[in-house]
Amino acid sequence: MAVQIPVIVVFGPTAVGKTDFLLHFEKSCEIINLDSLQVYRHMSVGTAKPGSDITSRIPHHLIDCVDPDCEFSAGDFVTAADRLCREIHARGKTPVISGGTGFFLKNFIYGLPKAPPSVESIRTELQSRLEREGLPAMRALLEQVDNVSWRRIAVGDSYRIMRALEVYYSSGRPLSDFQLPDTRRSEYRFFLIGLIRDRAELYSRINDRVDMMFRNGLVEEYKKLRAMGYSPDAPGLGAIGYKEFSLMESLGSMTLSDVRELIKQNSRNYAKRQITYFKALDDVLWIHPDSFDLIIDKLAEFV
RNA sequence: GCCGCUGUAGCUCAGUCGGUAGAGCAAUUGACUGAAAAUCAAUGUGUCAUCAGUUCGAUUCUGAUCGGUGGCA
Repeated sequence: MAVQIPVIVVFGPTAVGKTDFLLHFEKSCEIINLDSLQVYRHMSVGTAKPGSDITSRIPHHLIDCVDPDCEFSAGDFVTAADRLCREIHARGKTPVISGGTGFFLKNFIYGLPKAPPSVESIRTELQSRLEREGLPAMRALLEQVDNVSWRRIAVGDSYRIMRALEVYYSSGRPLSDFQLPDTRRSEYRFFLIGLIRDRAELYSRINDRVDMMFRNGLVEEYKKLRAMGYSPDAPGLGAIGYKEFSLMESLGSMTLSDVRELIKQNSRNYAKRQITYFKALDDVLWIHPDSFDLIIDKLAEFV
């Protein structure tokens, strides 16, 4: 068997302090971004991208690599991260995957499911059917073509109902036919570090950081994206920190201060979901971001 | 100062023709099959402003007090 590439993974909820923590890896590592929205160009303030002061000290990958109107899926991430891990390892350095998108991480650790990727044309067609006929009709359709998924997916979960239908219509097979990988991929050795803080402390950091984003020109960044021609439907503009401005545009009754509070709220809710997702991962070393010293020995042993 | 409206969950508010109350949001917990900063699911919470009166029984009716708010001065 070929040698396993050692991979360090640093994850945690938004605003927990990942970027500062990564400076500890300065000497012999390169960072692979695990954030589904930091991949987008022209979106820096709202996604809390590391600045050039950081990226000049440690090489960062998968940042600023696609335009805001392009999709970047879990599959795209795994493919790109695989290539980068090999390259970084060949350079004699250790890849450090870091970010907050748990779904991408799970797909990287266990491998992609065998189900086919999303097909744009089929999805848009199903989407327009959903708008015409409503969710209950789509669910009834799913009951016919994939009874197993129909029972598993919650009644109101439009996202998953649509995805299951999409798989059926693009492959001719029900989603539930495709097996889900349940063991870690053999080409890597993982060292999983989960960063965690007291909830109240995390929420207050989130609030402060949103205020900071406004001071750093979040409003201008959004306006610039719109002026460049990106619509609120673009995948990138669905991000927290941007979609709230789109809502203000369409509602008219919101003030900038409402937008700011909504971004804080959405970020807090998101952080909670991230924590829940990460807690379900096995074999994680959980530490406070200020406690790097506690893991120095274990890291040395790993690498 | 006078007249009116008002005080119910952390917030915004329903409601009880008198039998101690419920929505949304928040919060907490969870799910997650190539869109995931997405999409869902479950679960609490209350001196019904205070004091007195009527009543078998008052958060509900009456009075006073204390807040809030709008109008007239």
